[in-house]
Amino acid sequence: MDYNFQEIEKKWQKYWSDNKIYKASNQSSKPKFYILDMFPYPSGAGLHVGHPLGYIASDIYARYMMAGGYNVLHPMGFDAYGLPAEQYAIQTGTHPEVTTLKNIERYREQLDKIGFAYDWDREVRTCDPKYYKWTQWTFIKLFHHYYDNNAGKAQPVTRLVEHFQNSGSANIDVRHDAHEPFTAGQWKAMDEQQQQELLMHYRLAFLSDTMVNWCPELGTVLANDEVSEGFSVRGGHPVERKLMRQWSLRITAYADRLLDGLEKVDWSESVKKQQREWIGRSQGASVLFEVEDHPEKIEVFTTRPDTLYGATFMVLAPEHPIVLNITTPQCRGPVREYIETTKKRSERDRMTEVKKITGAFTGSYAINPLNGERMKIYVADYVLAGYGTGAIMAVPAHDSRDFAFAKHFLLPILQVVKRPDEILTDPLEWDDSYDAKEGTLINSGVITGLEVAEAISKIIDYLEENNLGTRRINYRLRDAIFSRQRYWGEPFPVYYKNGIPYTLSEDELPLKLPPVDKFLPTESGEPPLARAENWKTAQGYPLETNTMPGFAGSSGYYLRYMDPQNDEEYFSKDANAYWRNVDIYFGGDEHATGHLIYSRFWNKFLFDLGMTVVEEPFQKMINQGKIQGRTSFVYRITGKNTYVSLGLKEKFSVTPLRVDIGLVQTIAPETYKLDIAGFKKWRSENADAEFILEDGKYLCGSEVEKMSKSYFNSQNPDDLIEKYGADTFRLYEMFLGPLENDKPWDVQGIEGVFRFIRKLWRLFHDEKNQFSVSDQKPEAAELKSIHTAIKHLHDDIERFSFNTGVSAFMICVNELTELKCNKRMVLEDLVKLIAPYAPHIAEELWHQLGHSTSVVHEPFPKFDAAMLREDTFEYPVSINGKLRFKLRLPVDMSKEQAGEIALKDEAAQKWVEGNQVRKIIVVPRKIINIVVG
RNA sequence: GCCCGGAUGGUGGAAUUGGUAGACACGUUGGACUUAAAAUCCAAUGAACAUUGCGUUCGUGCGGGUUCAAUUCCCGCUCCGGGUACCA
Repeated sequence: MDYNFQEIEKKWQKYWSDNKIYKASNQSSKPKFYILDMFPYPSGAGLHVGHPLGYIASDIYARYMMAGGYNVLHPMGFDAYGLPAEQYAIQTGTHPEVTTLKNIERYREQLDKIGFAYDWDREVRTCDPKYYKWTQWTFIKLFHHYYDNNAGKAQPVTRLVEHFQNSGSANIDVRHDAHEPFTAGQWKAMDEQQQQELLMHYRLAFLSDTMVNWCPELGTVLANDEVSEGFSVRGGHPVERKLMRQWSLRITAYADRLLDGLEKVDWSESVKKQQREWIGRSQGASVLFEVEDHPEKIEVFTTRPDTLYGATFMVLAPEHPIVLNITTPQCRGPVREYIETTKKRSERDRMTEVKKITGAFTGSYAINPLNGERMKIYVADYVLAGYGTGAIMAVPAHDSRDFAFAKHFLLPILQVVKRPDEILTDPLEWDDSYDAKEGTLINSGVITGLEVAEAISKIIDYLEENNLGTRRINYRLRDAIFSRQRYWGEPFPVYYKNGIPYTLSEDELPLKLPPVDKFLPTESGEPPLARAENWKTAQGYPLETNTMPGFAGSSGYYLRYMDPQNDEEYFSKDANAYWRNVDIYFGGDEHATGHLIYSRFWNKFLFDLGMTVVEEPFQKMINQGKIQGRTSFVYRITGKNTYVSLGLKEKFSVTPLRVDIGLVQTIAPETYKLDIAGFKKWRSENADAEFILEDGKYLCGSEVEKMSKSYFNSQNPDDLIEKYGADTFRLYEMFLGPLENDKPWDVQGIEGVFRFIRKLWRLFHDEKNQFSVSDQKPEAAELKSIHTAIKHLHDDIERFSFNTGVSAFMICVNELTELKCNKRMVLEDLVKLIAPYAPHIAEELWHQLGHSTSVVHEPFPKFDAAMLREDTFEYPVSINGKLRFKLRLPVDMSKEQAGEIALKDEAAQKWVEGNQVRKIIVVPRKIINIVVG
C-alpha cells in the first residue's frame, strides 16, 4: 500500500502524546483562546458517528488557532453521572462506577483514534471526588447566600441575619418565598428551628415542599427540562405531579440577569429565543379582588390590567389553597368532584384534552375593584397553579381561552377595547375574542378613550394609588429542583440536626459516595443512600440521602479545566484571570433550556462571589446539527415467522421491525437489501424464518430517526477509521454538509474523500512511492492554485464552513496534480493548510519534507493577493439577462470600451440584429449585459 | 395554535455583497490498463427538444412583484423539519 495510514496515524498519535504537543500552559505571552466541546456522557454503546462531528469541527478550529499564534485551551472530559449506568447497576448489581470507568476508557480510546488535539492532562470527570468536591463546595456557598435585589447580586446569609436582628423582615428588597412579616424583636424571640425555617425562604439552595415531576419508573424527581410532554426525556417513562420536600436552586432570582446576559453573547438567535421563552418574563400588574362574604382576598396576575373593566368572572386553579374555603355548601359536591377528576387526569391527558372546556362554579363572587360588579368565581384547570398566582381575572372579550369558557358556561362578555374602525357589535355574537394589544378603551371608567399602552400604565398607577394592586413582573421560569432519589450522583454536603439541614464544613469535603448493598430505594421508600452503613457525620447526625441531578456536575466543568489539579480551590484566581471564559463553545442546541441555563446561572453566582471575572461563561456558540441514523425495517406477517419484502408488504398484514443496519446493504439510492443469512444468525428466533422475496431479493424499508443503539441504526467510527483512517474520517464528517444542519448518516461518499487523500499523498511521492519534491521555483499557475486555496480555507474556517473547506482542498490538489506540481514551496504551504483537517498525514508529510518539529506550531500560510491577479477576465456576456457567450477582455479596459467590443462581437450581433440596443451594463470582473428590444 | 429553520440534479451539497445556477464529491454510463479483479486514469452526466452540426427552450417548492440582471430582495401561498404549548 502506498499510503499506509494505519502506521502513520499510530506513529504521530504517539508522538503528540509523548511530546505533549497539545499542552496548554496557564502562563504564556501569547493571547489566550479557550475552545470547548460539550463533554459526553460515556454510554455503553460507545461513541457513534454523531459525537465526533462537533469535536472534529472544534478540533480544526483549535488547530487553526494554534497555528494563528494563540495559546489554545482545548480540553475534554466526561459527564460521568447519569441514569443509564445506574439502571444497569439495578439490573445486574454492577457498581455504576465500574460501568462508567469502563465506558470512559472506551470513549477515550475512540477519541484518541480520531487524533484530537486535546490537552488530556486537564481531563475532568464529574464522578471523581477531586472534581465533585467543588460541586459540593458550590452547593454550600449557594446555601449560605441569598439574592439582594438592590445590590443585584448574591450576598452572604450572615448579612441577612444581621438585618433581621436590626429591622426584622422590613426595609429589605431580597428574593424570597412568601412568609409572614416579622419584627426584629420577633426574630430574636424565635428559636433556632424557627429562624432556620425562615432563612430557608431566602437561601439560594433551599429545601421546600414543592410540586415536583415524579417519575415512578425511575424512582426519582426530574427537573422541568428533563420532562417532555409528560414523559421523562431519558427513558420515556410517564411523569406525574407530586408534592415533595426537595432541594431547589433559586435560579429565578437570576431571571433578569439571565435575560440581559443574552444580549452580550454571540449565540444563535434560536437558542437565545428558546432561553428567553423558557424564562418567560412578562410585565403586568397584580390585582387584589375582594370575595363577597369572605375575609379572603384573591390576588391575580395580569398582563392586561387595561381590560380590568371587562373582567366578568374569575377562575382559580384547582390546587389554589382558597378554593374550598370560598366554595358554598351547595357547590361543594361538584367542586370537590371536579378537583378530584383533575387530580386523576395525568399530565398527558391534560395536554391532549386542551380544547375540552371543563370547570365548576364555587358559588362565591369576587368584586371587581374598579366597578364593584359581582364576578362568579370558577375552578378550572386551564388555570395553572404553578404560574402567576394560580388565579386569573377572566376577560372573555379579549382572551380566547376566557372567551371559550364564557361561551361554554354562558357567562357575560363585555367589550372594553375597540379596534380603530370597528363598528360595535354584541360580543355574544362574536366567533372569537379580540386579543390584540391595539385599540382604544371603551366602557372603562377612568381609562376610557385611551390607547391600550397608555391605559395599561395609567391603570397601574391608579391601582397603586388606591392600594388595589401593584406593578409586577412575572416569570415562567421555575426554581430548579436539585434533589434526585438516586444513587449515582453527588451526595449533598448536608446533615440534619433535629430535622434542620446544616452544611458540612469545607474541610470535610469531598463527602464521598458511600457503598450500598443495592442500588434501589429502601423498603420504606427512602433513596438508595439510606442503605449506606454509617451514613452520618462524626457527631452522629444523619446525612442527606438525596443526590444531586445530572446538571450539577456539568454546570461548572468549564471552569475546572482552567485549573484541574488544584486541591486548594475550585480554580485559582490567576487561572481564571488568564482564561477568563470560553471563547467558543461547540455543542448541540438541545441543551438550550437545560445545561446552558444552569451553567450561566452557576457562573453568575460565582461571579457574584468574585471568583470568575466574566459574567457570561460562553461568549460564542456554534451548534452542530444532529447526525441522524437511517433505520432499516423488515416486515413480519402478523402471527407468522415469515418476512415479506418491502414492495409486497401491502398484500399482507405485517408488523414492521427494526433490523440492524449492519445486515443491510445499499444496492442503489434508497434501495436496501437484507443479508438473509446474517439476519437468520442475528437472533435465534430468526433461524427458521421464511422470506417472500421480490426479484430474488429481500428489500428493506427505511426511515430517518435519531441514532440510537436500540434502533439498531448507530454507526460507530471505529470500523470506518480501520478501513480508511482517521484523516479520511475527519474530512468526510466535515464534507457531509454544513455543520449546523441535521443530516442522516450515509457512508456513500467516503470513498471520494479517501481518493482525495491518496491523491494528496501522490503529490509528494513518485510511482515507486518514493518521496520526491523539487526545490524549483513554482510557476504562476501553481502559486495561483495554492493561494486560492489559502484564501478559501482561511475564509471558510473563519465562518465555520468546513464542508466548503474540504472541497477547496480537493480543487487545489486536483489542480496541482494536473500541473504535476511537486515544488516544495507550494507543497509546504499545502501541508500547513491541511494540518488542522488531516493532522496525521500532514505531520508525516511535514517530517518527510525534512522538518523535525511538529507542524502543529507552524503558522498558517499567508495569503498573497498578488498571486491571484489576472490581466484578463473572461466576461460572461448576456443579452437581456440571458448568458449567450463569453469574451476574454483585459481587466483594466474601460467600461465603455468593453461594452463596445462585446456589442461588436459576432455572437452578439446575432441577437442584436433588427433590435435597438437600449443599454449596455458592464460590471468589471463580473458581467456584461446588453439590453435590446 | 404560535415561534424558528428549511425546500437547488438520481444523491450529499456549492454559489460569501443581487452579476456565468449546479463548484466539490457520490452514484450511473461508456472507455483505457489488466488473464481477471481491485486500484488507477479518461470521457459523459439538470430536463426537454433538436440531433448533421451550430443549437433552442425550460429550470433553484408554488404564484406574483421589484430590477438591465433574482437561488439571493419584497408580497402571498404549499410542503417538510424543529421548538413550544391553556404562561393570564
